[in-house]
Amino acid sequence: MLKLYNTGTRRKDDFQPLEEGVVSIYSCGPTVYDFPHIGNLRTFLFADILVRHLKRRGYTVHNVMNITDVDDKTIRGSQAEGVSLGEYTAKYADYFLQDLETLRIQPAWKYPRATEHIDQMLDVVKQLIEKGYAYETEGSVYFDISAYPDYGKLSGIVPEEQETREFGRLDRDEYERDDARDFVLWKAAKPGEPSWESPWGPGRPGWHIECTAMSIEYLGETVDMHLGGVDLIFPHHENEIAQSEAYTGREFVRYWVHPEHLIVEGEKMSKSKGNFYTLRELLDRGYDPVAIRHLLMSAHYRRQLNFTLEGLDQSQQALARLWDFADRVAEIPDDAEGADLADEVAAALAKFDAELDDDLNVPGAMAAVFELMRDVNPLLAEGKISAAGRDRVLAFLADADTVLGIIEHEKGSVDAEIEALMAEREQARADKNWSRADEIRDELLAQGIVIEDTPQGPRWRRAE
RNA sequence: GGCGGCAUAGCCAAGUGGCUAAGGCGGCGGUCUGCAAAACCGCUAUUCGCCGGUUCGACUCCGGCUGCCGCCUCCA
Repeated sequence: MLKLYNTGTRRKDDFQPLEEGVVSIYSCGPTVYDFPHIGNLRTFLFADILVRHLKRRGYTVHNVMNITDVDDKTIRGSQAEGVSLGEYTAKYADYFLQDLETLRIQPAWKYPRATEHIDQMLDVVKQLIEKGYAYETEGSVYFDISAYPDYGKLSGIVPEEQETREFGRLDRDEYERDDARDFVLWKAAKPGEPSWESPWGPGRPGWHIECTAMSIEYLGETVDMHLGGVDLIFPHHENEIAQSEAYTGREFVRYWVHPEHLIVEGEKMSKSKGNFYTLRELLDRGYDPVAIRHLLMSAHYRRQLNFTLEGLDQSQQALARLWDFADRVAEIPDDAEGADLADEVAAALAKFDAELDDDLNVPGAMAAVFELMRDVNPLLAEGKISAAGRDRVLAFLADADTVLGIIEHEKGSVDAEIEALMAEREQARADKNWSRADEIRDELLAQGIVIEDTPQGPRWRRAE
């Protein structure tokens, strides 16, 4: 049984889907106006882990992630580049999906775009007006917070008009609202902006309405889980609840799940501080995408994660050891005799499952894998593991990796020339011709191949 | 000003009202090796920001303090 921290109840709740065996998940996706940064990617990676865990538990998962392709930033960006909004957002949506693939994030069930669901949004807005929850002013439509008494139930934030005015953070002059706290459902077009026809004249959707419309369109009026970074709790998710529940009269989301942000070198990531990383930049610096995945999942999702370059090196090292372990286990021959490792693997599996079921404790689950490695290693070093034990360990690693996605790796192969050099070196060693053996080793190293002599013969691996 | 979170070894990071405070990286020592490398083994927090309180017992609960961070601006 999965226990999941629910922002809606502020505690860990047992998870039970509405429909037996099927889990519906809506994740707030990116606004496609730039390359995703690693902070964005952490959130999306968490969604991936959650979905993978549910699938491994036997659920059918319908996970939808929206792509916001119309807002101030996308409009500004497309105008700056002198291309159409559609052309501009298509490009960044592609970059986004590529980055997900690079990080081994499994594709969502659907990636709906806001601009492809204008009609559904207009329907919601129209009905909200009919039901008395929204009003039109000068071509824009606003949600009337005073008509929805539950406003603030998710975040605990109910803005006082007095306060917001004092802080001057709500721009009252930009649009005419009855109350500064009311939020926009439909924005009247400004000159030169992309717009769609509506009963209130040309305009474009407000930010929050797309999630309501698309969540209901693909997942129904009530969804099991709704994900998004903590910054979205207020106002985005609060507004989604208000407009959705006012529209349907039903509970919108059963479990609200909010991954924390990451910080970089102990500080908030920002372009001015120069600690703003994208996946591409890190790859250009030579880091392995799997190491980045590992680092991004190395802290519990509800804790801020401190992303550092040193941490990336640490992840790279940890993975190298894990991969080497998996390779050495796989090399155990079929006729090997010894331990079958049934108890060790069972213990690891039990811990792995328990940790993930406890609010997706990925660091704990990874520890289970490393603990098994420590149990198995001494036997492995002495060649005391049976073929059955080998298969059991490999099966566990493969099973664990359906959630973690960090163990599978390319072993690669070497060409005939290198094979020949290795054979020649073995002969030299047999002849105790150490200088020739070392010469060959240096030669191979120059080609990026590290030779390791083991009791079972020489092994090779690629140098970092 | 309002709401919320976090402070655990050199670094990253789990965790619990009392049984040895996970795991990773790094470091040190050792085994193996022709020498290496890798691997393996051992050691590496008598202590969990500080001060009080509750309790038979707190790192774990409560209060205060200090520090850091987030939201209250269409930021994941």
